[in-house]
Amino acid sequence: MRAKSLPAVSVPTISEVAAAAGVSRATVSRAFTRPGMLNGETVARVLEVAGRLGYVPNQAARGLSTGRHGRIGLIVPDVTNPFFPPLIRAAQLHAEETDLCLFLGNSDEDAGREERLLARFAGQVEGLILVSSRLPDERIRAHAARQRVVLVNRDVEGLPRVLIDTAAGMAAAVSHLADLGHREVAWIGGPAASWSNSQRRDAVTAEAACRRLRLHVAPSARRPSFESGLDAVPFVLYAGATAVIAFDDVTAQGVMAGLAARGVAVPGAVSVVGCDDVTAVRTYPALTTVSSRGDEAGRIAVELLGDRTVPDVRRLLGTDLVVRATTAPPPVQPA
Amino acid sequence: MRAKSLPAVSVPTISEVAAAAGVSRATVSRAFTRPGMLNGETVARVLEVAGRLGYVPNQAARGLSTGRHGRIGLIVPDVTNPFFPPLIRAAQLHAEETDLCLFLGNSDEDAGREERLLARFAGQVEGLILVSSRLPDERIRAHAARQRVVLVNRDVEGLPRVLIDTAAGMAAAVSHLADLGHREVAWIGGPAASWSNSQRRDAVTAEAACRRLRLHVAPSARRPSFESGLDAVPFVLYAGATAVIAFDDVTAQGVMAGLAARGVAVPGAVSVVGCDDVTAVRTYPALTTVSSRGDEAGRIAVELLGDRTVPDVRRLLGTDLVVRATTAPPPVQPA
DNA sequence: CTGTTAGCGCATTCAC
DNA sequence: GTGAATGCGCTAACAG
Repeated sequence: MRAKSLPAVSVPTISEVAAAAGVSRATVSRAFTRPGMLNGETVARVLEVAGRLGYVPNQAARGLSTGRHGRIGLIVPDVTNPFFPPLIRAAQLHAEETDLCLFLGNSDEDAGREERLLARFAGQVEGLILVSSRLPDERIRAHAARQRVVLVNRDVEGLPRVLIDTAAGMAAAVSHLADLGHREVAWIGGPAASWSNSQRRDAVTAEAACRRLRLHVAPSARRPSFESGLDAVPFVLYAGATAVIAFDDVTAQGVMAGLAARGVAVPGAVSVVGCDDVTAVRTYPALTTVSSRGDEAGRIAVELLGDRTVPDVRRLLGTDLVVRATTAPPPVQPA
Repeated sequence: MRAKSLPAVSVPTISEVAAAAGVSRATVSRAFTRPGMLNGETVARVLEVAGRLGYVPNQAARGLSTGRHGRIGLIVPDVTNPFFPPLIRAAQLHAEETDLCLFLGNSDEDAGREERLLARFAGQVEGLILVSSRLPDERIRAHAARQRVVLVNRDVEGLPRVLIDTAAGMAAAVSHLADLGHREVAWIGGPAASWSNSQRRDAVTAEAACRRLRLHVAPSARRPSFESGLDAVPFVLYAGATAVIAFDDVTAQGVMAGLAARGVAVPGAVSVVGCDDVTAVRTYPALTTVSSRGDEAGRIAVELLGDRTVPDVRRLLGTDLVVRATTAPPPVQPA
């Protein structure tokens, strides 16, 4: 065969450039990879000819020879969940600075699909970033045994991972509500398989107990969404909670909309707290939330992927409570 | 050299599998690419050995030989703009179905950065999808001359492109407002270099003239954002507009927040219309907007990229007005 | 059905 | 400082 099945456009190879420039292929190669090794004039001439011909080194071929091609993969559960885009953006930007190309995978919150993406990327990438993976620990370990894997928001011992520690922020949120005088607080959780969810739930539960608040735990939804927040509103009202803490901002927005639709004032009658600070400034009233630093996590993950010297790091990113306009004292101050 | 600079993990090659299975390398290759060509038992045995060794075909090498590697690139101005994630998600999902791997690029609304991404992807991909490109036509043409390019929301003659025709929806929005009795309408635009923006602006202008509405055009912002909507509110109020049409939903959200902060009721005092329908259902009141079908555009773009037979298609995706709760008659009905 | 041979485009030893 | 030869891992002709 040889012929590209469907040559989009004739792409010159190193040989053609060499011929046109009157040098050997090795010289062309060096002009690109180690110009210092060549006569300045030669380099200039080769580069000129290459530019004129529109020559671009074939990364695949180069990679075959060097063993590195600079491609990495990033898999997220759902690109359309506003938590991920800032992380993706930061990862892509930093990848570019490091001369890396970034494959994006969307698992759609589905473990099977995540496995398939992993399989597709295998042998295509030098490393993989798994964000909020829905896979069981053993599967993650299995994949990590075959290739460099960095985890985000997933705490598997022995693997490099960057964790956004929302526990502190969530605890602060509970504390903030307690200070405001709330005694009845509702918790609207996220996906059960999520590390973030269990971490947040535990923090909220612990702090609530500590501050002697009554915590009403809403039945957990399969995936965090505006709808799951909306659906939880009857539960909140029925429970008589004067404040609700939601798994994330999107869920919190749903709660706010549901409350507004029923004429329940926020924060007059019910206070609302979100998490992630991705959509919070855009709501009205502006949502009190927990900062989340997804962008930082994305950047660090790419960094970690490149640094093979550290096999097992556990980077914890702290978070803070960002008080805005959806939290206030409850309607009737308890004794 | 040969040795991978930093062997993540020893990856077996086709030769090792062949040796272990007691067959030739070609047989191993066939077991993966054209199993029907081989004896069933042989295939089973090879696959078994391969699986045990953890063999994964090296795509780079395969691509070098076949001339196709199945990598495509997708460049967007800003992943964090909620219009793009659904498009990206659909593109990724469809790419996966077609056995393609998708590189993601984020130009950050910057032409220079977009050029750099293009350069990086060159020679790495079989085709490129440029979404809402910020590049001048001639640059796009130049790139299209070197590799297969599909455009989304950019109308360059001679290139395959899929366009979300929001003009119809925007015109319908103006008409809807006119029917409601509005006479003074404000338009808050988006980025000047954007095809979508000029298209929407023209549609709004034309329909406003047709329905004899006074159109107040706000000074255009560099990029569409919550802030640009927020900032436009004084202009809207000063102009005495009873309705505003924003470039997109995010901008509209900013307008709604700015209005709410000033105690101006929506839609009681001022009606608001957005565009894209990406964040609109999540607002309160739910935003009247123009549907946008970004997901469809993403899927079609990947399709078009694969179908090299059609060099110049112009797929127009229609849009509709989605009336929700932010539009109502103006406070005082004009004569 | 399966093994043999050759070459994809490039980076890299060696020689010169 | 530069050219010739070799092999990266794989697939596709061509035999058998």
